[in-house]
Amino acid sequence: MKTADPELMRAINRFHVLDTIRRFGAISRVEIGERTVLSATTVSAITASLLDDGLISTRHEGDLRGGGARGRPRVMLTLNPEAARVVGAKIASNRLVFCVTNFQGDVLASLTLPVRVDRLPVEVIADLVEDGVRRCVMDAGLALNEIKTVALSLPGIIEHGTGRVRSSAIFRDPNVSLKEAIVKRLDIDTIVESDANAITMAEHWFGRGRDCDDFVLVAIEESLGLGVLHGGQLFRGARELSLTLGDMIMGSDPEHAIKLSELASERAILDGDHGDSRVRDAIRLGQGMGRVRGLIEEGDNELRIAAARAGSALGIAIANLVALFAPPRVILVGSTLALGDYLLDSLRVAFAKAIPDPLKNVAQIVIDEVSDELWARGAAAVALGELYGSPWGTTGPARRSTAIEFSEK
Amino acid sequence: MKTADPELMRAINRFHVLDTIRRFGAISRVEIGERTVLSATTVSAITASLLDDGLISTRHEGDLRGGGARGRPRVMLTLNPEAARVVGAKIASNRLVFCVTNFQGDVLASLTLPVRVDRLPVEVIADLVEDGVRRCVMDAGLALNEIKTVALSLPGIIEHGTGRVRSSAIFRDPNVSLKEAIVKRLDIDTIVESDANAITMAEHWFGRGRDCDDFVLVAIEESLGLGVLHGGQLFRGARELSLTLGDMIMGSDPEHAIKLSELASERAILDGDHGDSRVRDAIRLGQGMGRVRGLIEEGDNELRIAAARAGSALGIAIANLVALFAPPRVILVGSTLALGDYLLDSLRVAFAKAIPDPLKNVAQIVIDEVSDELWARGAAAVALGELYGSPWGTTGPARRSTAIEFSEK
DNA sequence: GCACTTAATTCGCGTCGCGTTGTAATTGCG
DNA sequence: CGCAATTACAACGCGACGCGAATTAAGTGC
Repeated sequence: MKTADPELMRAINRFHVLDTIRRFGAISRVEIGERTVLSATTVSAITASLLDDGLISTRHEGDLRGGGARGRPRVMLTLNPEAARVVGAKIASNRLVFCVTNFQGDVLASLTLPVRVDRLPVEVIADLVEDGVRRCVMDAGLALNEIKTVALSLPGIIEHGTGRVRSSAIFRDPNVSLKEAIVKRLDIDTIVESDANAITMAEHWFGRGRDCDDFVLVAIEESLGLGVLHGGQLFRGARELSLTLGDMIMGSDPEHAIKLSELASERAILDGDHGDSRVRDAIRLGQGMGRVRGLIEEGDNELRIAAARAGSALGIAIANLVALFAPPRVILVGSTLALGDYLLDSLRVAFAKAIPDPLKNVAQIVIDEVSDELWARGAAAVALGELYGSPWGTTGPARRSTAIEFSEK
Repeated sequence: MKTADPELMRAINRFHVLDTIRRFGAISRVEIGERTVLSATTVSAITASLLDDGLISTRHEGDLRGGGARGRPRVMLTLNPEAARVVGAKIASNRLVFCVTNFQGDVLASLTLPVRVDRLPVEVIADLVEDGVRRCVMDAGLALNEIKTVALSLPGIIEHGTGRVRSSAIFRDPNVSLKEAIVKRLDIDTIVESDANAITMAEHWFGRGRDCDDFVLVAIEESLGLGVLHGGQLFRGARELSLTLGDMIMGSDPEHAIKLSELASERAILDGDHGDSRVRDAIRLGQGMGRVRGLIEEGDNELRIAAARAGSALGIAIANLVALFAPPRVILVGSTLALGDYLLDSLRVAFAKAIPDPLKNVAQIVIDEVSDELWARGAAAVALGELYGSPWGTTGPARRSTAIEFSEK
């Protein structure tokens, strides 16, 4: 455990203040004090230091206290957008999405490269990422050395600390250090994160999880991702591993075990319909599910059934998550949601049927259709979160290793 | 978030020191300093305060530095066993287990009441618990007013803060406040906790999780319990709800959905063999699984298959937990383990088959056959942990409520 | 008996958060 | 226009904390 000293105390409160300014935008010192339950004195001291460091700036307008604004007007504080810039990226099998954001997470430039990186060698992917980053940074009118951090997100199992990709649908080889490959090319601090964790941060900072420090997020795309926010922090497993949902086995019999990803991933839904070249092309373009929806509406019964089956499996999986994590909220995101009610109807039914009675009112299910850019922005948020100096140190080297063994008493 | 002030800082370090003394027994101030990474000064100050409060005591022996012990001898510090006493209890369907422990968790007296409380009204159960507590306290040579806290553990979904039992195989009625019922009778601080959380704490304090601040525990008894330790703290869900494993749905099709508890609970294994009165009696006595093992060895093929099926389902469920939580360790406990390899063989096979390759070496699986008393002791440990003044406040009122709803963008 | 070694305490310093006091910047009203 | 009222913020002093250095305590070895 981290030992508590005055330095940590200050780090915590400083982060708390900075985070409050981020969340509530232009905000006065008094209000920060109210929200953080810190004294005006302390807030003044911390904000002075933040101003000194150039992380925030003052604005002498926007004081919107109701009615007669008597007394000395409040000085509003905002993040200094120019305090830092980061690049966030989403690496998916058929596209790369980049965005450059400023210190408060505003997108300065974004770029989508519709390239199929699926199963390419790591070095090639890294080259593509390098190009994308360079170009997106240029689009934002910046130079590479003005970028503090690059955060990459991709599906799979990622070791956050080391930036190692344990496995990913995108990479042929397991256990590649994407972080190293990028640092070698760009010489910028690089974070590698699971895409589910990235979109989890995005929902927490910009989306449907803004008001909530504890929720579970299910990302339904080509892969099925899981992000867990606990106490405002991403939940990480051993060695800071990211979590996965697609590997959840649906079935009790090992002989007939079937993974959720084989039921509810986009490929699973499309299986059997590969022949249709319109769908194939649409998938290449990342529009697969919208296209599938169209086909269902035109009467493709096979796809309709596949979508419903995926929804059922997801509904059950989500009920399982509620039983296992008891989260106050579950947020659903991902391109597969484009199927709309063809997916969601059966999802709702299956969830309602699967959720045990006493857990019925525990979790609020929220469905959020988000843009690709938000995923990249989420990766940027991960990077910014660390720049803000989160005092709990989510970063760091992997911890002691453990080997599997069946040891008995 | 909790705001950081000097008081919190001191609370954290004080807890850290106290916890170190608990974990390592007789320990000198120097060593505490090394382990906590606190300065000798700070350790001295904190230990002085702990001595002053009577929580620890000194011992001028046991300095076992290797070889020539030169210099001023170390004064060893230990918990003061008499600083507090608590009662821990395990409430199971066919027995009540109580233990009185001192401040360091040593069992002063224990008591097993082989009564079937299954489906009895709450008030009756509370009466039985009252009797058990009173008698066990008397057995320990203590008076009731010397007991600081009573901690009850039982299977089901428990709201830790309020002491409300949302649902339990034991209670007929849902949503009963067991805490209130007990406080009314004993007028002692009462904690109600899921039995899985209790045994999780027991493993962390006394068992196979001593060296580990992060692990997942699966309790396989009549009910299937789940405990998650994260950063040395019990993971709690919304409203401080306990987690459940038995409600995990094994299957992708809502029509054929089957809960893990219907495959791997003791009742599920015994199903179809109810006719055998020897088994029925054995179950009454809480020896069900040992008896079942005997029957299997005598050639009961039906039971052998049921056990294997349960093992398979559990192996899959555990693989799912590893994917979802990525814990460095999974500890298996519970009376069903008495089936031995009739359960574990298929469990191992199913786990190995279900666990995705990249997660193979993440979690160490540990099987621990524990006594009933340890469960009760775990409940006591939950109580003691709060007495130690864990600064993160696991106790407290339930937080804001949330209703289920499907809201979309 | 004296040097040596190590443990534990004491002392002084710097930092933190907080309450109080003082100052700055505005409105309201005569 | 001027002055009181009001409100935001900064400055000062207090007490608590943790830490490093110096000091005291309590042994061993010769």
